Amino acid sequence: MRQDDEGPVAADALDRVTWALRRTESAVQALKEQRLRPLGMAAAHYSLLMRVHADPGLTGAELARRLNVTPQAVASLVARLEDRGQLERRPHPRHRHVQELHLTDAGQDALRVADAVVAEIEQQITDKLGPEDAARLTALLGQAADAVRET
Amino acid sequence: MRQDDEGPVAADALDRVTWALRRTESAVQALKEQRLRPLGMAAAHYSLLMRVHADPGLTGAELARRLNVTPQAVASLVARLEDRGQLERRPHPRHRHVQELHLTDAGQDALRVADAVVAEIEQQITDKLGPEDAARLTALLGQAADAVRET
DNA sequence: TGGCTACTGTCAAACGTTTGATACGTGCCC
DNA sequence: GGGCACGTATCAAACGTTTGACAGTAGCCA
Repeated sequence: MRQDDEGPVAADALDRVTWALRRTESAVQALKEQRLRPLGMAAAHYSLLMRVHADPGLTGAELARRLNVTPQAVASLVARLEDRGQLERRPHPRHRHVQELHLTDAGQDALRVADAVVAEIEQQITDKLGPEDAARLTALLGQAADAVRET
Repeated sequence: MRQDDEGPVAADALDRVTWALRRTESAVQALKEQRLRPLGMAAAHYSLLMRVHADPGLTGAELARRLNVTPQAVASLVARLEDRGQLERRPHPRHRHVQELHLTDAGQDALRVADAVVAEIEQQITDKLGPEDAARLTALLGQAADAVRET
């Protein structure tokens, strides 16, 4: 009988899906940061602006949930983006002290420029994999995310 | 002629591979943190221990490069793990003030317990996708990482 | 041998995020 | 209508990381 039955610290742990996921995401994020920095925009800013662009009128708390960060982190980013004139906080029609988030025209412009950079990275991956494998990768990632959330 | 020719902020930006990658990685990391916390170990600690387990004798700087973090972050984690008696810093045979990193027996045990949790999450994903799709996902992630690094 | 270069490790400070706690406004149920 | 629960927003403090700068050591070449 082997004595590692309880778990030999899996020698193939570095071949796992979760490990590959971590490495790839890390590489993509690093490249994104690197190319976004010259434009004066952090990756977190881009993600937030894109989210607000997709769902205008979001509240800070709701935005925090969708980005998987805390409301305080969102508030910090929003304050900065508002100072730059890229984001706007409007009073909510029903709730008085709730603020709706909307992109300004300047925010739209900044997002368009930043998105070109991200789209280029996306293209880089799509070129390497081909259209069908890229679509398959996206689908598989979606299934993996579902598997994790179904806990 | 449409005026968005320069880029309409891609309405399908949320269907991108990079976006799916971000969401999935975030979900996996969140679950990992959640299940590792009761064991008194952060995800960053697990990653570091697993790396040292795979390549014993690594230096802090080399470890930092492989984990995509700064040497200072590694030094901070190493100090804590050393205090817990899970990690050991031995003098490098050739370079005098260079420290080699090795797991202690206690470190091995802690890693084994933590790895069981991570392996369970891996299994959760593999069960959902099936063996062949899981392998395909890993392969596609590897190709995507290569595409990004080939810049 | 002397000096240059590259790599490693550590210190100090700034930044961003999380954690914890508090106050305000709304909607629901008794 | 009064009271309770939920969601939102904000403040203060602790934590972890990055950025920037510095000292020590080994390898290389003139």
